[in-house]
Amino acid sequence: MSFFLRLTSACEVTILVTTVVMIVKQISTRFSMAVHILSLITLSPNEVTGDYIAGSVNTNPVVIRRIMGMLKKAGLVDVRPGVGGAFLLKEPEAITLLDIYHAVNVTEDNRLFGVHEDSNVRCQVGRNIESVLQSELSEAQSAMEQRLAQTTLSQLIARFN
Amino acid sequence: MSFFLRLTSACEVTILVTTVVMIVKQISTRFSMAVHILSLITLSPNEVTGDYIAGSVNTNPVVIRRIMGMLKKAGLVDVRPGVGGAFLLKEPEAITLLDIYHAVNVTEDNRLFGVHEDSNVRCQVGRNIESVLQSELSEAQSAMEQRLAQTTLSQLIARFN
DNA sequence: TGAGATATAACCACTTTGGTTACAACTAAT
DNA sequence: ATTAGTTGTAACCAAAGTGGTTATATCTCA
Repeated sequence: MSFFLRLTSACEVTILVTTVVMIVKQISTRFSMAVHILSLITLSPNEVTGDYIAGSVNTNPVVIRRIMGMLKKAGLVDVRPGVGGAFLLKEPEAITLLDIYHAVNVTEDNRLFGVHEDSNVRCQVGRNIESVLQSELSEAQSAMEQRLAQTTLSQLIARFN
Repeated sequence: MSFFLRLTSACEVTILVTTVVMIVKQISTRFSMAVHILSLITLSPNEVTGDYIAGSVNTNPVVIRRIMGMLKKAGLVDVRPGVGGAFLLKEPEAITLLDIYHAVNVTEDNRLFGVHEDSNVRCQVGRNIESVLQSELSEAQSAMEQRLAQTTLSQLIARFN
C-alpha cells in the first residue's frame, strides 16, 4: 500500500486504515490453553513457571508466554519476569469462562459472525440483509457468551478428579 | 505501508497519522451469504440465476455457485443446471437459521470451540481439562445454536423494509 | 556475576477464505 | 442440430491466523 501526498501548505493529515479479516473454522485453542494455564496457577501451592505449564499443556514455552501475556494484559494474572512465577489477580470464583474468552480472543469488534458487506442496495434483500441478520446473529452470540459467563474457574476446577 | 511526500515549496507541515488496524476473527461470511441467497430465492416470483444473485450479494458468481452447491447437498434447494434457476425444497417457515448454518459447514466436526489435545496425563489439570472443558463448551455452543434455531427464514424476511 | 526466568522478534509450515479464470456439461429455444 | 445461457468444478491465487520454533534481550535473585 502506498500513498502519494502533495502538500502546498501547512496542513493536518489523518489516515485511517481499517483491515478486517474473517477466518474461523474453530475458535482458537488459545482459549482452552488459557483455561488450562489459569487452572494450574489456581491449583499449584507454589507459583508455576512458563516451562512447567508448557510441560502440562504439552507445547512450546513460548506459546504459553504469549497467552500469559494476554491474560496479563486483561488483568487476570500478574507474571514476574526474572524470578518467574505467576499468580491470579482475582479470586477463581470471580473469573468466568467469558472473562478468559475475551482475554485471549482479542476481538475488538466483539462479533462472532462475519456478515458480508457491500450488498446491492437496489435490491430489497441487499438493502436489508445486513442489519436484520446482524441483529439476529448478535442474539445468538449473546446466548453463547451468557452460557460462558455462568461458569467460573473454581466451578470448573471442582469437577477435576 | 509507505508514504511518499513531495513538497513544492518551503513550508511548515504538520502531519498527524492515525493508523487503526482492526483484526477480527469471525465465522465465515458463507453463512450470511447463504441466508442472502435463500432470501432472494424465496422473494423472487421467478427463479433466480447465480449471476443475478451474485449481483445482489456483490461478489463473483462462482462464490455463489459454491454456496448453492452446499445448500443443495443439505437438501434446502434444488438447482437446475443448463436452464438455470433455483427453488426451495422446504417452506421458508420450515427453514431455520440453524439449518442454513449447518448447511454451509462453517465449523469443523460441528464443534465451535477448538480444544488442545495431548495434555500431560501425569498432571491433575492435564488429565481433566479436556473432558471437563469440552462438556462446558458444548453447552455454550448449544445455547448459540438453539437461538439460531428459533428464527426461520420467513421470520427474517418479514423484517425487510 | 551467573543461573534461570520472562519478553519479544522473526520465521516457518499449514490451513481457511474469498476471489478469479477456465472449461466441461447441461437445457431450452430456435 | 446449433446456439446462447447457465450450472458444475477444478485449479490457482493472495491474504491472514495458528501453533510451533529458534534466537536474543532483559530481568531478578542468590
